[in-house]
Amino acid sequence: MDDVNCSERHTLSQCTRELKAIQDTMDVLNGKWKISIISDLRFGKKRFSDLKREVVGIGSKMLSKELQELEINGLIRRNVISGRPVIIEYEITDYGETLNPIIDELSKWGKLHRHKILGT
Amino acid sequence: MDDVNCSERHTLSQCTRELKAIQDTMDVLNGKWKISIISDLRFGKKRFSDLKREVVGIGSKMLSKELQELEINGLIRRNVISGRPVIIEYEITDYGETLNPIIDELSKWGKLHRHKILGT
DNA sequence: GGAACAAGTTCCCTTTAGGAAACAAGTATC
DNA sequence: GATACTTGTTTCCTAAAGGGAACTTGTTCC
Repeated sequence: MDDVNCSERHTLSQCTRELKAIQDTMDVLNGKWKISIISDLRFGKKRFSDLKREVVGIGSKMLSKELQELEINGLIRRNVISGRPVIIEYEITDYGETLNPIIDELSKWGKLHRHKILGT
Repeated sequence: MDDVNCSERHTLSQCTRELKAIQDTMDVLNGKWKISIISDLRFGKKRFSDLKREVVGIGSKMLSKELQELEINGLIRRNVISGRPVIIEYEITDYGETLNPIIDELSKWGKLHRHKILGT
């Protein structure tokens, strides 16, 4: 990928396939809280109330909704641990772990950006 | 980062700093079209009409707005090339290039996800 | 002079996202 | 039996995002 141009050395279909892939990822991760939730779950299994405390600012409705969508996409797993006060734990699936490189890069860039804006 | 937990081996402030960095990145990249526009610009300099054609589905208003926001954040540059029919070219800045690792990972994952959903 | 293109801008409207608060079901505790 | 806790769900509402079409300004082409 040197100095190529979308309309020259790449066919348009190659180019749009690239954009489509990126768009697919963004669709899966859409919503204000999904990435925060996944990032938080990378630190370990969490219960609903843990997440609600740690993902600062989220409300029950949004947390519930985002968790459902993440589960549908196979990124997290909802474990019902039957006991006296049935405990529910959320954890990242192996598939969800494949997002790690993205999240690491997002985190890295966020720190870089902060330095650029605040520091010289 | 083995089996640590946000509320145990990491301080809460470490944990939220991580989440904050990620959130900062997402804020800069928010909007339906920003990543598509940057990705398209990675293939070379583009004019307004090029982008409008290649970023399938975007309208003038949104393209204009997203380009402005990207420029404000220093990710792209707007070059006015004075000539008979003044040409305006958009290109990624060096700072914008620092997003490449993120975009590459987003693209990779999108393709992986497509295979997972369609293939076995 | 009329049509066309480039690069937007403006106006108006619809859709979606998101938040607050109340409610619910099951259990446990006092 | 009343209260509280957990894990949500439901309802209602507002703000923000996004889209479409028309308009603009300057230029060139016929």
